[in-house]
Amino acid sequence: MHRPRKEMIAETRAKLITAARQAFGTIGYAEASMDDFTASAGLTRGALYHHFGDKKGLLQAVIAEIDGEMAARVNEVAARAPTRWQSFVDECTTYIEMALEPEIQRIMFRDGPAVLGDPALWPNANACVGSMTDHLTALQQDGVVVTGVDPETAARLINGASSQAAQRIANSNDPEATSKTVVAAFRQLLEGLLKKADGPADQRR
Amino acid sequence: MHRPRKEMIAETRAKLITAARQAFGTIGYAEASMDDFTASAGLTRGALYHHFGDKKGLLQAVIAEIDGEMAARVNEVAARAPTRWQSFVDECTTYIEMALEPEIQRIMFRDGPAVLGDPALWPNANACVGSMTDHLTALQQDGVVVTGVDPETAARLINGASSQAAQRIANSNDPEATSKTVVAAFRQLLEGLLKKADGPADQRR
DNA sequence: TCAATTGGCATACGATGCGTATGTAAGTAG
DNA sequence: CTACTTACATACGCATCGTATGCCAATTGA
Repeated sequence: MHRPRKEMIAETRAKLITAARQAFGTIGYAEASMDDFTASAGLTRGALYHHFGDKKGLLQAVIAEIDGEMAARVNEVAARAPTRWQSFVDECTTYIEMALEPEIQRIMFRDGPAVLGDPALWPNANACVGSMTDHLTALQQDGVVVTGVDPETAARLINGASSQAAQRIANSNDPEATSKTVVAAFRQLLEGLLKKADGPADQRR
Repeated sequence: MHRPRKEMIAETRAKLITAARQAFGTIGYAEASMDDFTASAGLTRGALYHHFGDKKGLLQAVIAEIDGEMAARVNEVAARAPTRWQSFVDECTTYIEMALEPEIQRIMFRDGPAVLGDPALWPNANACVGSMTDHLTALQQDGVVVTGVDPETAARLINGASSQAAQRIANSNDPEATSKTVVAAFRQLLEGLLKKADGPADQRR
């Protein structure tokens, strides 16, 4: 049998990723000692270097995992909206909600870009942007969104705004109230993508 | 006389800031060895710790300096626009242009937030956002921009979008062309802030 | 079943970089 | 002129990283 063997290996990989994710998400990448969090997983740095090459490699793996989860959540939300535009807006707000979680904010929006560079160049991450891009493309074909804007570009810009939105809410001393004003401003910006009213654009809401 | 004395001190501070700015802007904060770049300024870490407390303190000083320069540039551009809205748009595009510079992008948008946290909480930085906020407030009073959006919030969101815009341009293999599409999409988003010229009926649900 | 070998992971080592404690020389005040 | 402060350098200990090496279990082939 070589099943048990493979399973053990996958398990150690998973344990390392989980431990690193915990450490990166709380104290941050730079402050996370490899000795410490590998030990918390019952392992040593030896395992880490064997599987991931270095600390950055482990961060990439953590990011890939989180990105997968984010994409799943976004798709789930988008799937149960009545219209495409609504689906798109829900997608964006879900994105903001996720960016509110400290772990995601820290790893995906702060330490990640600082250590690995522009997220747009990450090989296995930001499936969310892909989803948003698809929605925008479809909305253009539906005549809801203005043509002339590149969907992926728009998705990236919205992405950046979302990140700021989340930070503003997260650092507020009254998150409830702040959330309302921030989401309102955010939606107002999105309106800029809509074709000017008075066509068959009633669908959009 | 204590003039020469004070001047020498200010000079060492300036030399440290300049050397650090160079190092942070090129190889990045984490990779910049304090021994190395203090030596490149003809000093040692002793001077650094004396004046700035620690590496983070020096980064703060560097950021404050850059922020001052950015604010100056933005104000200069904004001052010579015919209308307020145009002034605002110019301000934003100038912001994008500045974010294109590797040094600014690296220090202000990547390493800075990663090391010091949310820029909105920086004590002595982001004068640009303040300027944009003022413009938005005035534009609301002019009846150009929709009321109901918080100006500072909007400024922050735009800020985030600008940062993404700059990264997209900077990492493109055809920056000229990319710049056009990115700025186009960016302006389209800004349109969302404008009051609709004609009738009612365009309020959100 | 029993070598032989591979691969997963731990241990040991050297190097680098940070922060602090201490030293020193120049300037300042009484 | 003496005592004190200030600006900066030097010296030390500690943590952390990457690599080189070692060991043991699991797999493979006969």
